[in-house]
Amino acid sequence: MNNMAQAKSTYQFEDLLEKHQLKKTGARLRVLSMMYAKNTATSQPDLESVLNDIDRVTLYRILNVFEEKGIIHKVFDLNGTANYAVCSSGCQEHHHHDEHLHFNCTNCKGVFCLNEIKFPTINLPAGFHADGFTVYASGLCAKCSKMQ
Amino acid sequence: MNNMAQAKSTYQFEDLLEKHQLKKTGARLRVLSMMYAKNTATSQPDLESVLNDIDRVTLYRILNVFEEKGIIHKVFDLNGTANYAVCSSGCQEHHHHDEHLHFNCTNCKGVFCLNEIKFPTINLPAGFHADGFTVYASGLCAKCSKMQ
DNA sequence: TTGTAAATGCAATACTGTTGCATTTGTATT
DNA sequence: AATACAAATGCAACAGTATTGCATTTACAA
Repeated sequence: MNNMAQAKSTYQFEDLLEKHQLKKTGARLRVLSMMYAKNTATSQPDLESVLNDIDRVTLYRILNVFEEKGIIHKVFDLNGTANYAVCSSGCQEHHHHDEHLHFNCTNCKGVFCLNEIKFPTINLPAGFHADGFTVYASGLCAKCSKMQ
Repeated sequence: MNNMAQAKSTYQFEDLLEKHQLKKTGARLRVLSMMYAKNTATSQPDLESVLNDIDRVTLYRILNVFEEKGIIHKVFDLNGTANYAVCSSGCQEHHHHDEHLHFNCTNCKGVFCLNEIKFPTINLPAGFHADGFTVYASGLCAKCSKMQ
């Protein structure tokens, strides 16, 4: 959950791209370093404003290919805005293990991926077959709770 | 969960609007009858294509006011598309009890609100305070499971 | 160093959602 | 039933989000 646990050097980002047969371009390295530096998911608007010299279309394509490769996952917040977060090590190509809890802070709008939370299996009505669960919680994050 | 349980006549829709101090207009009655006729949430594009003679802006405003009044609730599917569903009787104005399970069928794209599913309380990390939970499951619905 | 496929940037387009304003409509009141 | 007024609708315009095609540039393997 903390930044240090995910901190990576440029070399490690390059390795990551190589591992997924992706060319090491400046734009991709910057997207990776921005997302790894945070412990929350990054919204599409945030990505765009910080990486504003990267073409918007390029950004979409980078995010899409990262998602396909299982490097990041997309999560919609409670307003339907796309947010992107680095996948935990359990994620694999085309099959994300994003069955963790997504916490939406109603104050700072942060989206936290709480990987450590395990939630129990949920029984579905007859006939329904689930291949994945995602739990969204909304409320105040640790930081915003203190300030209230 | 079945249609009959929610089936209503035009008179009942009129009562519903009156109860919430909303004028009984043709557009509103048609939106209500469309949503009550289904056992899945209705996507924004579906609403628009079926009710194509109602202005798009009017539709947004109707959906917004219905949501504010607690008549319907909005749920984003796993693609970030807005879907609308009739609230269960537990919903109240400005305070939805939409803590039920939303099931996304990956085949028919249907969004099912499984009100009868109760999921256990989930413990959050220290400092986080949740005021609401939503659980999304994706997979095959009962109908699509049979066809595979 | 060079050739080539991949990646990027740009233009154009479609979809989603919002705001302001003029017109129409529902309904409470006389 | 007629009227008066607020609410609801339709239209135009606009902003944000996402996709596609194509020309150019870049990464990297030979």
